[in-house]
Amino acid sequence: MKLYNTLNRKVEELKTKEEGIVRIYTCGPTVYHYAHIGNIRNYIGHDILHKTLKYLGYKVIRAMNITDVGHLTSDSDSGEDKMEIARKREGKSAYEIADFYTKAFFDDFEKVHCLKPEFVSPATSNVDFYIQIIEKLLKDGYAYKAGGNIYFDVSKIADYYKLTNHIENQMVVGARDGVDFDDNKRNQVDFVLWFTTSKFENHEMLWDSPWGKGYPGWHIECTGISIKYLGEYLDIHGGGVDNIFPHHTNEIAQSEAYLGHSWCNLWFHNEHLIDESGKMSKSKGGILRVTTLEEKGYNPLSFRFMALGSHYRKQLLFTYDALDQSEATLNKLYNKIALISREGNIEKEKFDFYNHKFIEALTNDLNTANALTVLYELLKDDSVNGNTKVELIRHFDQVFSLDLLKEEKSIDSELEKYIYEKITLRTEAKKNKDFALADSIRNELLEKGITLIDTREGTKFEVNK
RNA sequence: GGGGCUUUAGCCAAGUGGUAAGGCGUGGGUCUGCAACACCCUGAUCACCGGUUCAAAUCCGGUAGGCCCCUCCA
Repeated sequence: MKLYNTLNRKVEELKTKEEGIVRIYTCGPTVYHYAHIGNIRNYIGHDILHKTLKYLGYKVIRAMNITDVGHLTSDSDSGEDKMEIARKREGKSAYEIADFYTKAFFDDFEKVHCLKPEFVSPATSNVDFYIQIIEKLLKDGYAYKAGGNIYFDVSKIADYYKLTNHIENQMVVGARDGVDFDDNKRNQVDFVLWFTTSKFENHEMLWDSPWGKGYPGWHIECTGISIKYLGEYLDIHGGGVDNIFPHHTNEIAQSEAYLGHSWCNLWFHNEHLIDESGKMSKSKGGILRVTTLEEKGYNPLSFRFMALGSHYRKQLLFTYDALDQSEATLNKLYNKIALISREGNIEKEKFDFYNHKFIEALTNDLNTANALTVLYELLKDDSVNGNTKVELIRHFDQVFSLDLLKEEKSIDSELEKYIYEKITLRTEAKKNKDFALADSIRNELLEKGITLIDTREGTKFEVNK
């Protein structure tokens, strides 16, 4: 399995700490609002990674956080907390908000057939452990207390910028609006591990700590959850490219300082989905969800298909034109697959040949576009019998997860019998040139969600979603 | 100001030194009671300029455009 590693900017062979087991950490959603389709694209990328590794026979153990503690817009005393903003906006408690959007997230997540990681943990459920980590960092001199907060001292880490190649003295403090100079910091690149006594009125989420009532900084949760569920060594850690700095950079610093050894070998980053105005973002408003697409009449899997047609490390421009095209292509694919006649014994050599090509595409840094091309080649290949094709498609779909064999969804035998009776009646009507009757039968079935397809070998049917 | 990614036909997109996969769409055709489906045919000297090489979309340098990051973000 070859994957691009942000640490050295090369595609390299995946090496796992433990033979046959891959431990993956996925940076999860922030649940102060809905996840947009750009967020979801990122999770589709992780899902393909997860399923490809499983397909190759690895045991995959994956963990993901749910960020239900609001991140501040700034490390200094100004700035607002996202969770608090949502609270005010919606008049609910912070916990209710987190709960609501967590459910909405997984709703969308599952609509595009993403597999839930083995461990999903809300940031707020591990605060004791973060405190434990921070205490050790303080004790070992990696952290300091100032102005009521606990900061991580970046100068203690020799290769702090190894993930980004940033040059410290060329960096701009407050490059972004709402980020201010914080004079509690020894160095402006230091980051907060723990905030004490809320700066905001009625801050709801507070925990006791040795430094007073407060709440964790936003980098510590991933370190804590990862170590808690996946242990001291991580094989792959991933997220969106925007997390490379500062989030992942800070995670490496605090994790390795805490553990006393190197932590994660491979950093996996997904590029953004963009629209005509640039990166999709929650703060811009007008959040486009998978559910929104569904309400507009799209199959959510068309969005997944669109993501698979591109590469996870390439920006993808979202337009409704592109989505329409994806949906049309996917429907064509469904049709072609539905028309495969179930004949012959599985031909092992052919199976292995195509399976090998499929694996070759995916193990080459998850080249899903080429993996799809293998599927097209297979469909066109007349030398492969129907059952072999179907068996291969069933295998491919373990990774694609596009419901490629949706007609195999069991329909009860009574319904099947009924459909065949209707087809026989219609064939008879067509023979007698009673096309009005034939059409009415076709429409009757269509209303029940059954589409008839006339082929040279006779009439077949398909159960619509 | 600094760091990084990116630019292939109308659209999506593969390609990592040997002479441009695949898909969608378009146009034409086969099939068909009709429709849909399916099937066949149909398109680019790879942003631009220069260099290295017998050979470059692929390597090097430069120019231009797009995007991300520099403590909210997938």
